[in-house]
Amino acid sequence: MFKDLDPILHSQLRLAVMSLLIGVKEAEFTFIKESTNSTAGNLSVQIQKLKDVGYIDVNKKFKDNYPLTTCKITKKGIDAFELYVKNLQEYLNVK
Amino acid sequence: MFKDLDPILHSQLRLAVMSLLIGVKEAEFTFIKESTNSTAGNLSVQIQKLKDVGYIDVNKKFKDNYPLTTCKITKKGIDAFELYVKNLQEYLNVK
DNA sequence: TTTTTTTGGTTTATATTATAAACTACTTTA
DNA sequence: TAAAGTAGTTTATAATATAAACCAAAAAAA
Repeated sequence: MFKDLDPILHSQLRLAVMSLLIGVKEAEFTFIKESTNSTAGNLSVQIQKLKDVGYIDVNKKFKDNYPLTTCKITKKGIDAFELYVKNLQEYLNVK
Repeated sequence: MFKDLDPILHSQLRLAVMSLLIGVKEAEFTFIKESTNSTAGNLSVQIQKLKDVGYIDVNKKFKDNYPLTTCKITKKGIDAFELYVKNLQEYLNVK
């Protein structure tokens, strides 16, 4: 009845990051940080985890002398997110 | 933008328990255990937590010589569940 | 009738996860 | 050139989840 929920996605911050990224082509670290109201440390860790499992691609470069980290959701990430949402629905339907 | 998710409800097993209870008048420990595919130990702990915050009422009695634990969602629990679902929607809407 | 198994759980030790604090490295401004 | 700001990462700790071990009583088996 209750399907297992992907533990990588069942985390408030990582889910928010994925939710953001699914709507845009890519997003900068600072933008994600502000949008999700997270600390840089926490976000750094969670972005690393999403990258490790291949749900996002992370690009690091320099812009105007400053480091700039941008994130982009992958096909695998989109699929995982959609499955997570589908499975979660079972838990939410108030009968 | 992203509202905080109630950490008591943002846990797979506790959410499953609440999801079950919201649809019925009350449910027995064993039934919940089987429905959620959880171990007794884990379920015992999570039920205690839901009780501690007042989301469910727990009744312990004896039936046919055996201990029988039944759980029932409270008004507070229903409200919390509904708010959780509402807040979670923001994270799930694929734009 | 005494041992073994089953029922219905709880407690506790450990593994996992989340988070904040401390740190790194470099840039800009005063 | 010292202080403050930007853009992060690393690491130590707190919180959480989970499984394993345990408990008490009843029932079944030997």
